[in-house]
Amino acid sequence: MLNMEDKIKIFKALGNKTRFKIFKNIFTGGYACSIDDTQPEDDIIAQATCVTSIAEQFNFALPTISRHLKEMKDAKIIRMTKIKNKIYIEPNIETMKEIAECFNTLVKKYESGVVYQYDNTK
Amino acid sequence: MLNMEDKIKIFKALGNKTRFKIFKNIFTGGYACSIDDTQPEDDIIAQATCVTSIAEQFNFALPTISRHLKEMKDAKIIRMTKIKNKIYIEPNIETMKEIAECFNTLVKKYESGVVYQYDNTK
DNA sequence: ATTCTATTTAGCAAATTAGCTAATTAACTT
DNA sequence: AAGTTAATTAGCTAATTTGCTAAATAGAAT
Repeated sequence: MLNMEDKIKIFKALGNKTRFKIFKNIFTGGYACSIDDTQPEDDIIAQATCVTSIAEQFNFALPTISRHLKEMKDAKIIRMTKIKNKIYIEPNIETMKEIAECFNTLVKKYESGVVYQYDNTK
Repeated sequence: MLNMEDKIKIFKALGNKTRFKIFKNIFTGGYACSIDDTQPEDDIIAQATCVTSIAEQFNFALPTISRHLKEMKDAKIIRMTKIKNKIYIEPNIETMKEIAECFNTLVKKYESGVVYQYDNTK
């Protein structure tokens, strides 16, 4: 369960253009990066990419992207798994589910008419 | 429809403790603030509050809260309506619906198995 | 017309963030 | 064990953010 601090961290992580683009790319899958380049059909992690291949998509130095990824990992919106000497990056779907649930609950509350909204068109 | 810049603005607005708390209070309804104090049953806007009453909940100066609210309004997560000389603040549910939809789509995409997730437990 | 209430704007200081390069660490390959 | 590849850490600067107080504006009430 995400507490307030967790949620703030998530929104902060997504509230920056560079990180949002990284997030978008990781989640919409702009990459293909296998564990074993000689056998790409084996053990491929769709979406999951290494730091370098993500950095290549941006006009920023590698350490800059590395720091952004660390922040996203700390916010639990991505997971980073070291395999051999590469780090594979993938979406953290559990967190996304929780965030989705938060907004759904919020909307549902208003849909159910619990709260009256002011009509500022009149 | 929210474009990328819109979404980043929304997440930035929510990625700060003070603003998140304001948001939380506005959305979960910690206030009751009528247009006409002598007739609270008439024209009451549930949830909607004025800047001062929100500021009272925080240990920050009024202009600080005012600036935070402006940022939240610019991000379209709240609406501010001037009535007489007070400004009433209320959640912007349309935006919340759109954000909820974004996360739902994201989650659905993964639920439907379009993307394989790496099992880092093995 | 003056005063009061509600809010914003301006201008400032401190803290944080986001970028960089250079150096370091970790792990594989030869 | 030396070299190569992948990524992080350290230390720096510039830009942005977040707070403040004082002053200004807008509207209502006296």
